[in-house]
Amino acid sequence: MGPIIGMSPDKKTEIPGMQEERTGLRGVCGVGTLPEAECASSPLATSVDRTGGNEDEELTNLNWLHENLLQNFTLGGPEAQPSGSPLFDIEGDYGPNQGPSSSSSSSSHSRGRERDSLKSKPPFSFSLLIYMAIEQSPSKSLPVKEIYGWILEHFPYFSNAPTGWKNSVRHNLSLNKCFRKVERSLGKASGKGSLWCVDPEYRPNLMQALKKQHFPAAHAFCTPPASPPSASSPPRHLFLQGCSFKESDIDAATAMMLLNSAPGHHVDPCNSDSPLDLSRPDSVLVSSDPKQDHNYSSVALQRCSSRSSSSSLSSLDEGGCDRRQSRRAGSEGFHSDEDSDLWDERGVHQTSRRPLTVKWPTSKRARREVKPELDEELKEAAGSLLHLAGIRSYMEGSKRTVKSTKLNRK
DNA sequence: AACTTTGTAAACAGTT
DNA sequence: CAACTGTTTACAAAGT
Repeated sequence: MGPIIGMSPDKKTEIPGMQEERTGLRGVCGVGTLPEAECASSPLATSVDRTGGNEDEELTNLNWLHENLLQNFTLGGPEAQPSGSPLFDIEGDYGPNQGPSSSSSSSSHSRGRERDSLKSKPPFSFSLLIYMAIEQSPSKSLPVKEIYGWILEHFPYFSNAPTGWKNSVRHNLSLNKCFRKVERSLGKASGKGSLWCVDPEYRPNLMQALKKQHFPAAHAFCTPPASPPSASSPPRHLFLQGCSFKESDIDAATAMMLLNSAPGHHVDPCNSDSPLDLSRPDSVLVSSDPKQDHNYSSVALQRCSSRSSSSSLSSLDEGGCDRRQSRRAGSEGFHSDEDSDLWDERGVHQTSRRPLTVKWPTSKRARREVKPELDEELKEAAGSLLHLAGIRSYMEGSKRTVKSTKLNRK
């Protein structure tokens, strides 16, 4: 995220009453008949204390991850356990009533940092914020207003920011090919605007972007889980490269975010009939080509994105979205070398209102070369989440691999 | 240095 | 009519 200039607290903060029940694993992604988005955000107990503190010094600090996003994830959900579940079991950091790092540092200092972090700008691009918001919604689709709400709820920084960020959100939604507009269901009294969802084809890339934007900061002090989850003692919290997830909060989106982060694994939450199809190791892989660090897209952007010709069409534009043609190619569109492959392998354009079902690119070649350590960590984390989601079979092999890897490390 | 990505601002049209 | 939504253009900053 670039610098935010002129972000003086001023305007109203329109936080709509958007409380939502996190409804677990299934997302409804029927295109064109999307239900009214149940709500973007969970009633998180994000206590916002916006007094004092440095603004941006911890943008990439782990504190931010802990105290803003991750804690929100952890605390989120109506079934969030009030006690007895330390936030960072694995790391042994702190419990919910103790405040961060009570064991190692003074609580006042931690509180101060928390205040700071709450005021800090999230180290996520708007694309990722939107992505997270949408992914955390039960229906995997949200109207912009609820995207606002989710962001506000999880990133209190924006509650004091002028409304320009909303413009940025809309701008991103509109221009970013990762996001697709779907009509609200006709029968329902519709509010303004449409629902927005994540294009499944771009999800892996978004997840990688999230991972890359999210984990590096956490990587400094994170460690892989001490041991793979077992049926006898499943971890109540997962610590994935600095991320703590409470068991009760893990939903399909989260699991799939992580699962998809694992190389070779892609699960599309929108395929509600088979939300976790783990039998497709040949699914979308995300390139780790350094050149693609900022390129989220996976499909058909390459061909359309000559920056000079801002009106060139992407396949999405042509087939899937009611996007206007003249996107600013190269800016919000995300590019990938895989695009042409996927396109060629499919050989067809997605027709209008491409259903949000799994489309398994029949990739023949490995699209990703991953550092073995990261690979194993991701697999392990994904396995943990899936284990908690009641899905275990697939990751057994991964767990074995992890075990052997750890033994080797020792 | 050129290019890309991202954020921001603004204008505008359409919708509610 | 105001507010909201969605699109587009333009520009700047930072990163690659």
